[in-house]
Amino acid sequence: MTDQGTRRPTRQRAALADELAGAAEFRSAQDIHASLTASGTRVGLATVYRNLQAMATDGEVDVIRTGDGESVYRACATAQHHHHVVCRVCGHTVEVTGDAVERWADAVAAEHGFSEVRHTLEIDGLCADCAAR
Amino acid sequence: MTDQGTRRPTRQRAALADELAGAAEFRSAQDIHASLTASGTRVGLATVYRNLQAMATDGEVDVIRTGDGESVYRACATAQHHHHVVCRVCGHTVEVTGDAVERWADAVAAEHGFSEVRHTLEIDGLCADCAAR
DNA sequence: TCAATAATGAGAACCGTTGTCAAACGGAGG
DNA sequence: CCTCCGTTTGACAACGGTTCTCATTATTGA
Repeated sequence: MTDQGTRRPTRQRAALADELAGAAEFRSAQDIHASLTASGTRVGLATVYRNLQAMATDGEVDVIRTGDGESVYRACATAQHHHHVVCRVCGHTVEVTGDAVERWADAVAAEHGFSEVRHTLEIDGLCADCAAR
Repeated sequence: MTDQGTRRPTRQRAALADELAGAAEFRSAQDIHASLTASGTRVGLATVYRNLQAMATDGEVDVIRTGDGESVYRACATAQHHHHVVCRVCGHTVEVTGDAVERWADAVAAEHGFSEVRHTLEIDGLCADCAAR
């Protein structure tokens, strides 16, 4: 399993984990900090950023960059490698896996002499609800 | 073909196009501005940003976001939809197309009720030269 | 309980990018 | 060729998300 290193449990980290557990969409650090503060939990913005990063490198949360360069976080359901389909309107997200794609990426890269290949793939569209207006 | 709208040809825009035509890797606006300045071409940074954006929306250049949220630009060889395999060390880039992936993305999204699907896919690794140190 | 050390918080600093607005420029008409 | 008008430019301020600083607070092992 993912190694948390020597991280100490703190009130702030717990609140952050709770907040993430309750949301199904990707949210920005600022957004999370705001709702934490709104719900009466005193936490510093820097702390939110720090913990979010730590959780991300430990694989506890997924991070993706929005079009305008903002990082958004989400507690992922599975620890295994997967991708996301995000609704452009409401943010509703579903996780998908596709071995075929992973293999294709590796193959096409290898074909051009590349090794140690990684990739990022994000899919977005209109979810059924939002498409129905 | 791509519509350039009512854009006027200017010395700055031409220099920018030249600079891009000469580079095979993705470069940041600041980087491009620096080398333009270094080579004696007086151009404002804001102008570089503005033109880069305009060229991007006109499909004249490709833009991707680096891991640290910086936008990097590159004159693309083909106007058609494609993806990139970028070397993490030297930035060497090759363009690849893969109908299978496009179809997979659309299919998996549709499967979950999504419509008007779009996607972003970037692949990175070590090119042959850099792998050989 | 105590000392050692990691985590926190408030605010400053950073840095890429965008906005502002007066001056310079390009082009169509005269 | 000259003028007028809308476009583009450039210097610099402003922005916004993220990171850094460092003194203070909390946690842990002894």
